[in-house]
Amino acid sequence: MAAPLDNLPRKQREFQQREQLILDTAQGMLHEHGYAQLTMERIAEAVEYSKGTIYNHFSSKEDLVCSLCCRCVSNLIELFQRAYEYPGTTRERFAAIGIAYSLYHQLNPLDAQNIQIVKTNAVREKLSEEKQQELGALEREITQLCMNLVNEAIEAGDIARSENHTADAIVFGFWSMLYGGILLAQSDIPLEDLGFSPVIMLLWNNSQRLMDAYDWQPLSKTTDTDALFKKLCSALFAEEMCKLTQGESHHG
Amino acid sequence: MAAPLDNLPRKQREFQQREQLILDTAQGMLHEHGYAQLTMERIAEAVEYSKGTIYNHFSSKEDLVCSLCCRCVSNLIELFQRAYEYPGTTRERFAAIGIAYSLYHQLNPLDAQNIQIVKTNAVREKLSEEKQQELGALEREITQLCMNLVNEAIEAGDIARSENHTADAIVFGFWSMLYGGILLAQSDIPLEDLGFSPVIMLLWNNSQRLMDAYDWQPLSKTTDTDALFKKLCSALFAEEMCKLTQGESHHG
DNA sequence: GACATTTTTTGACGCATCGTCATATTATTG
DNA sequence: CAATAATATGACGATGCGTCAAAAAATGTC
Repeated sequence: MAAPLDNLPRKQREFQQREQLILDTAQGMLHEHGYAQLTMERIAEAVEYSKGTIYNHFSSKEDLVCSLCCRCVSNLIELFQRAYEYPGTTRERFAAIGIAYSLYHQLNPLDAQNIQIVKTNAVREKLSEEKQQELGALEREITQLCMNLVNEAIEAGDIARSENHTADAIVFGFWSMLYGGILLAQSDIPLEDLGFSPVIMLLWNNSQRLMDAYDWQPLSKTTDTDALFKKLCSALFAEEMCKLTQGESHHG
Repeated sequence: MAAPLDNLPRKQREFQQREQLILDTAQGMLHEHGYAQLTMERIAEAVEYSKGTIYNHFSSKEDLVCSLCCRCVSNLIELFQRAYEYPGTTRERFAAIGIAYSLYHQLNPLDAQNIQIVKTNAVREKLSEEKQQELGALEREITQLCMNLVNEAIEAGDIARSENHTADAIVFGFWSMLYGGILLAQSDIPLEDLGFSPVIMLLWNNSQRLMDAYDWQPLSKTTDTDALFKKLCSALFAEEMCKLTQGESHHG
């Protein structure tokens, strides 16, 4: 994703490097102290440039936060791509996308908050046309990736053709379930008060159910879904799973 | 829900009335001009009181917006209650809750944005302990209502008992699907670019599928779900449906 | 190396908004 | 009607965004 910043005039290279420095710093501050504490002044101080220089890179605070959001979506796309390219059935590959999604948010819960902030109208309103385009392009890219896979499945006959089984309806169904699940788990209704099982497995189970409901072959009856989950995780996301279990041991 | 404000000392009655006035005004301004344009100064001006008086009612801007959010959730609870009390099968009643949810958000899309803003950490951080409690209580109330119905269904044997079929997992599944669907439809990934069918029907279909996946009797095979949708709508939400179609004719 | 020109950086400033609090206003009571 | 309590007010301090003229640094020319 990152542009090939070698071979560029030195000036531009420095510019890009500084941009990354600013973003890294801002992300760190955001994660550590929250959105309310994130000010342009403080960022400038932290990177040892002045406020004016920051505004040289980002036309507003919102634009800066949106840039962070773009990086998050890019990371997510990278994971999705990996799932997409898995050599298995369309159902396995789509399931893997679901894992990628859960996993990313489990690993980077603070990024999810970040994304949520940018989705807020109060912030969107203030974005520059450019940043809006940039984010929009990424959102379209990631949606398209899912759509492509579902269309593949329909064309291959893995999903029965039906008027209700359009690719967009199906993607909408899964996406909303995962998205809602993540948000719900994060900050919403206090389900964890009720002794809740790990969100990632809940979402996996519900996804499998929904796939069955769409008659997406091969059905879960004929599959050991627990084994499939483990197989996909270790084949595609070994590194991420590792980080996840490490992270948990810190909390426990 | 609203306290019986007759029979109270005149002073307190006036206080409560003014509080409602402020909230109504703020909601209007929020809907009309967006969150960014909503300032305490402007609210004060609009209600013809001073800023200090507003702060007499709400300890911060965030608290005020959260109060709006509480009213929204209360309204939603009222709709849910209606669905809960419908004299039908547990499945029908739960389906009706789903309709209530979609319908509310379809009718009050701006309320949904409002709720979203309050869910943002940037805002939550600044809420007073009291308001957090107040919102939390409402959220628990509405969750509990759903849980109760699902538990009823499990006890009545409408949902097969299984280790994966705990009430919280089931509520989580539906809630996340609906919640995610609403948010997605609202401001998110540009699915509507792809020629999208009405969200409310998508969610209805997906909910029915998910219920089938949980083996929630009577299954959709044995039911005319389109007819059921219409029946529930006219029995419970005639008034709301009316508003909805009116609203649409304005846009068309 | 000295000077001119372009580019980049800087931080003081203007502006908007939040939330406070001493003062002014209104209501209540003896 | 005066004394006292309750309430409303808006000027004020603080914070943070975004701008821009001036300073500093980099680049180019002789």
